[in-house]
Amino acid sequence: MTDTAPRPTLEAVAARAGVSRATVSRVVNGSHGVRERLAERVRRAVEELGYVPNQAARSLVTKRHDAVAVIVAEPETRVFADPFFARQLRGISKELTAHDNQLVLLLTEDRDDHVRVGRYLAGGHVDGALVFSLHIDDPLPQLIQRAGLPTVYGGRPDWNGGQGGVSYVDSDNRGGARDAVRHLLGLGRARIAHITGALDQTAAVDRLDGFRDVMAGADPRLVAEGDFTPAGGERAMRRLLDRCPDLDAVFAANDLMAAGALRVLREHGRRVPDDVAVVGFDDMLPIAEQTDPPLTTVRQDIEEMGRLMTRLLLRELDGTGTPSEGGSDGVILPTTLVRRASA
Amino acid sequence: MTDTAPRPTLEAVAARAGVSRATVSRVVNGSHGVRERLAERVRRAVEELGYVPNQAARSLVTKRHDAVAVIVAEPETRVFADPFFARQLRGISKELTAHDNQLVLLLTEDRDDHVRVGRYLAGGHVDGALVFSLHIDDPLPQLIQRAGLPTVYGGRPDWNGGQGGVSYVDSDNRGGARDAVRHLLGLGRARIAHITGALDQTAAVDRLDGFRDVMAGADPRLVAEGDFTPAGGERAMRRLLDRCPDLDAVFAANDLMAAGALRVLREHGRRVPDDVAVVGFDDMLPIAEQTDPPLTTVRQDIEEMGRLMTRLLLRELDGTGTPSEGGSDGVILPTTLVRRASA
DNA sequence: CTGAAAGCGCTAACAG
DNA sequence: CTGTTAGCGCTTTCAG
Repeated sequence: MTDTAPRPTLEAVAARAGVSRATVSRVVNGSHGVRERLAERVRRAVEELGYVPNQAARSLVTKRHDAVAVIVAEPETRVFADPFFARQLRGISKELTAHDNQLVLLLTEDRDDHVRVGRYLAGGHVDGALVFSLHIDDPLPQLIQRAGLPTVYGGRPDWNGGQGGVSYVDSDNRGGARDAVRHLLGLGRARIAHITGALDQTAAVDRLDGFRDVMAGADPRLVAEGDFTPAGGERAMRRLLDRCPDLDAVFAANDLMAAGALRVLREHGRRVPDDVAVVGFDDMLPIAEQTDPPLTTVRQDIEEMGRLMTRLLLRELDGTGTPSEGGSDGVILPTTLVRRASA
Repeated sequence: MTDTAPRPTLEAVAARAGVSRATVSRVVNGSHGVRERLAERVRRAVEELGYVPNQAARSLVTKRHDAVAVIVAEPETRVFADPFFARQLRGISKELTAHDNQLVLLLTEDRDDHVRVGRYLAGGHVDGALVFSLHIDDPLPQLIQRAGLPTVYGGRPDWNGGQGGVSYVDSDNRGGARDAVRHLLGLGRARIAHITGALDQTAAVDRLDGFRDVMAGADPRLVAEGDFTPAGGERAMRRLLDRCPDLDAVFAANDLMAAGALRVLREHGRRVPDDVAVVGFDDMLPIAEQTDPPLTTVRQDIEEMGRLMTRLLLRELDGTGTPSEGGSDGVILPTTLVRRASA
């Protein structure tokens, strides 16, 4: 066992610098009002001893932990099939690091996990939480709200959180969808189909709404329900081809499904984009650039989403932000259409 | 601000149950030797008050944190382009959760981050560390070793850690590479090329060694250095085609590069697998299944790798394991060849 | 501006 | 088996 050499304490530093613990504490915490001479002496002692504050002791009195929980609720493997997750984490991590906060990762798969997570949050180990991939009717938000922990959601939740509303950050799914469909329209396509995502997620619903905004009154058979997986995309595409052989474009609610659609289209001898133009959503790089042809798709700035969520939460923790003073607490990030060969 | 109702303390529970704090502590920590009658009373009080132990206070005295740092050293975006990372995390998370430990995630991108991480580890916030994606000459291991923290590496490090060696978990990169090449040989291919990974990572070196084990004395021009990225794969494939137009198979050190190679091959009018058979490595699902044709590749059980690392570390923390008693502390996980259409 | 003193909530001897 | 008693290392009034 690697013996942890007993780390120096405040006491030790104080002794070495010839001052009191209080003074060392002040210097270490960057508090003003310590004569420069002394401060300097303390800093040197800290340096020489390699002193690092004991976070547990500090938390015990300050009740702050400088740690934030990141909760990813993903029963399915979707998160694990795409780099999304990693991107968001990276954004969060950067921002957290910049503010000297730690990232405690909580991955949940089933209801049991929810209970565990609820307990953890109630246990006051972290100052706040960042939550992702919620599905409609997920019990987690309730648990969190009960724990009374400041929280920011990634993706618009399906409930408004009552009183002050919930804070969240989301991409402009609806607007992005509109752009995608309009692009198809601009290409002269008329029979535009849509493969939806899993409709128990608001992102899927919003994208569908965007599609409808532009295609109001379109043939309802042009909409097929998918589930965000490639297989689901294939199935939906088959159904679509079956019902409307004359379709000339399809907008899939994500790239994974668009890739599946591409395969089915090829299988049926339809050329892309000549016969059928295809647009995806997400701009999931390893997929979108790798398909044949490469995918035209709607890009969202995932990393920025993570950063923004974090900034919002941190501000709330500082007491600086408006945690929930009337009005919506949602922030919507813009999307951009990325043109490649498929449409 | 959500007011955190002052959480009940041990003291409160003790009062309510009419016992001493020590007794409550014993019950809460599952220690034996408390008469069932009392224990029951304590449990009820805990329940009624919704008591949750204050981890900070506990850590302060036990010097345990029940938290493990997971460090991902990834200056490049590679990790973020594939689901690898998520898979490992999931394995780790599951195992950690099962043992009531928390996962503190530390993402690093540059040298500055290393310093920060070093300080964090030295700060004694976590009981151990799990480290990934090390590149040769990374300064991190030194910092960690200096912090004297029990650590398990993901992927064979390039140095042996001195005395007792380092504990690590890795896939059988060399064996997997051998299998891939033998498979190609079995297909009757003779001019087999290899696109290596970034040779500053042991995985790339080991895969190259595996290739050489089987193709000893092969034309050295059949080996082209890549870097694990699709673009690198394309470049390497072009070079290969240029130098050895007669090649009839290629083994790429990962699927991303294999996908790149596939594109170049198609571009040059070579049919896969008829003219050139292609094998990848990793079985990175969204890629391997999506390419045209789908990729034959070497699969590694990423999630299990994560679990195993965690188990190893936890055992070491329990004092149960042999942290470093002579001999190698590496565990190698088997790989399996997954046959698809490309070879 | 600096020091002394009082805990934060919990565990771990040590008595009883 | 159970209670008493010390602290763990740090921040924070409160005097000086």
